[in-house]
Amino acid sequence: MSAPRARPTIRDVAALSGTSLKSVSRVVNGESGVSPELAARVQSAIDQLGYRHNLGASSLRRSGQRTSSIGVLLQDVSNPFSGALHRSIELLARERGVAVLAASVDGDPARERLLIGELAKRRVDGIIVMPSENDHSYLLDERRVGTQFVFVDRVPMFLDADSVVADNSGGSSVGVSHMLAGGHQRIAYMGDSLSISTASERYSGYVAALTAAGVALDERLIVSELRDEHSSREAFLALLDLADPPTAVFTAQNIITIGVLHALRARNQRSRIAHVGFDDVPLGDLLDPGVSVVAQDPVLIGTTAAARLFARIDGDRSPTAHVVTPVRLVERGSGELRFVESSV
Amino acid sequence: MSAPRARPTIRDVAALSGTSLKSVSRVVNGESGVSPELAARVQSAIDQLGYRHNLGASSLRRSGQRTSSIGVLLQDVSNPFSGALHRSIELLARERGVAVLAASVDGDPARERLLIGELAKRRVDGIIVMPSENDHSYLLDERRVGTQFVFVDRVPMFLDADSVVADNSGGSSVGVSHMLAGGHQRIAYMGDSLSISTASERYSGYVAALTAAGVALDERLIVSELRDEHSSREAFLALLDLADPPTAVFTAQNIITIGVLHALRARNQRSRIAHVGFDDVPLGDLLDPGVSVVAQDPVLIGTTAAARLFARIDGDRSPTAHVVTPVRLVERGSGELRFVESSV
DNA sequence: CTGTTAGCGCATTCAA
DNA sequence: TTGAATGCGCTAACAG
Repeated sequence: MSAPRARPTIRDVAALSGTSLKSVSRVVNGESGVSPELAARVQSAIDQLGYRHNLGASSLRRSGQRTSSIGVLLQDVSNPFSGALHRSIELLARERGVAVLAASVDGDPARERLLIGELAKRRVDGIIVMPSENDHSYLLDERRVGTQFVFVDRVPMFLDADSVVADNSGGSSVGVSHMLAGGHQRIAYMGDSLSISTASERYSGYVAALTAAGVALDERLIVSELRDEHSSREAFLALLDLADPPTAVFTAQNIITIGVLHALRARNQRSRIAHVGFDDVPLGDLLDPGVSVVAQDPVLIGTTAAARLFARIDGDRSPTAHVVTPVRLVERGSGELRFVESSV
Repeated sequence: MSAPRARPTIRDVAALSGTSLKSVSRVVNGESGVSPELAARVQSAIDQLGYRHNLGASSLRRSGQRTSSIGVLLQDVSNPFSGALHRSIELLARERGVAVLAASVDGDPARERLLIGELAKRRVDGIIVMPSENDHSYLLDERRVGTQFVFVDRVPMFLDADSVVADNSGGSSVGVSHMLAGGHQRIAYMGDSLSISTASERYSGYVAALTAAGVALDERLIVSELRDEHSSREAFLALLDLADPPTAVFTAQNIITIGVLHALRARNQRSRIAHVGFDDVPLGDLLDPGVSVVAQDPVLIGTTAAARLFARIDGDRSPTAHVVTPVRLVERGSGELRFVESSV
């Protein structure tokens, strides 16, 4: 195995093609004002040497110092929702030749700050963040210095920045109302920490639907602070053991939905207890009954956020926009199970 | 909204703390040989100015020119297998303060080359690639110049480089033998293009199992070149319409597995036709019957590949290693359906 | 249309 | 322990 040779530089290309640095630079950057013959000579030297434009050096010198890279901070790159979001952001980035630095925050505010720091050290042009932190004023310095931010899934706190979030309260309300219309009164709520804006909005949609229907809240049927599949499964098993268990359940997030599905299945109650989840679950249509959900549109969210970010990077200084994307109720069976006396 | 001020540089920090560039550089890089007092003064200036070390400029000047970033080329960042792989690579990268540039190749060889180019322009230290191209000799130039490569899921072609792939042929053989043991003889094979090394290995595992059991191949039950969920669904529906349809099916990849699940469900044959898939599917345990699979371990694959890559980046020049990771048969019901005369 | 000079932000080399 | 000069690979601003 041969020792790594030095990478050819723009100098080497200039020497081989018998011209100056600047002309090579012009060719590499596709600038006008180079004769076709020279351009061809330069190009052939580039091919011959296997020269690759060094974007790091380029952006260092270039005024404005764009790096043609952005950061994307997700909850977890392996979560389906995060993955779909990532994918749609990548699509727009690709069109612009922008690279995407992706990382998982895992619900940890300290990680979020640390990762923002890593991205700042790499001088990304902008960051799309699905936040965990509840105070984003720490981003003020980065913003002042020209880094653009767009928030997805959750709105920023103590920072005036663009955001793209689904219609959480409206969607939850629709999902819960759907089960109320099926005759259910005892509808459980299973969600994550209410300190997360998204979660609290979903909870308020639940409350609004019950209130509108004149159904009193039962604290025993409301569980929040769920963090994973396991805790959600255990918590719902406990609800099933109540003297007067719920006849329906609304799960406020996909991981929680999966936990509850396992609990229902373990107790063989999937076709007895109505269930609507917020956020789609993979293969939800193949289960029996199918899993009814209030589906977000991660592709729309990602596309909108990316478009917003690139507009900002391009100099758009219009007022902060908070986009709310629509959700839709997907009826697959579990949410359409009607209340029957015997199930009490 | 104030105009973006210039980012503070190491100069500004030096000026504010009343010292030289070099001392600030030492503090920023955690080098020894700075008096505690000076270090403290520098640190306070850094905090006050909101200074961020510029890794781009740093790696330009530094000998060796590491950028502390790697590229990861996946089939599709929103695919669960790719996501899990990405996640485990990120974990090791994080420990080293290395950023991950992720992108989707979508099975397109031209895209693969293009993305490799984008990564090269950004001078990543190494690249983990789940390839689509069938000829990797085009990477020779990049390698000669110091960029390290590790292949995952599929082995490199015409390039001597490390790889980490699952036991494709062995795993398929186990999955198919499992159904043979259940009395099945007419076992269909549904897979993607045989030009993909992974796919052809899985196919040969299928052939080996049938051969070992003395069962003749039936060309009509073998479908390859499947590219997505829809084509796989349609193709299997066609098999079900044969005069003598299969009594069992082996699906060689997760997307194909999902397509076949839809076909089986549409014909209400899920509890009649035995089914084993290669690669796990989300919620496979919640279906009825559960989906039996030969599961890969994406976390092990990702971790192994990342460890290998970082070792190479750190200078390991030991011979090329081709790691084969074990798979395991997960029995959930569909693969355990036995052959019964009446189903013919 | 082409080339020269200067310097982006930083780390290296060497001197104090 | 500290600091001054030099240049990484490239592009802006200017000349020719």
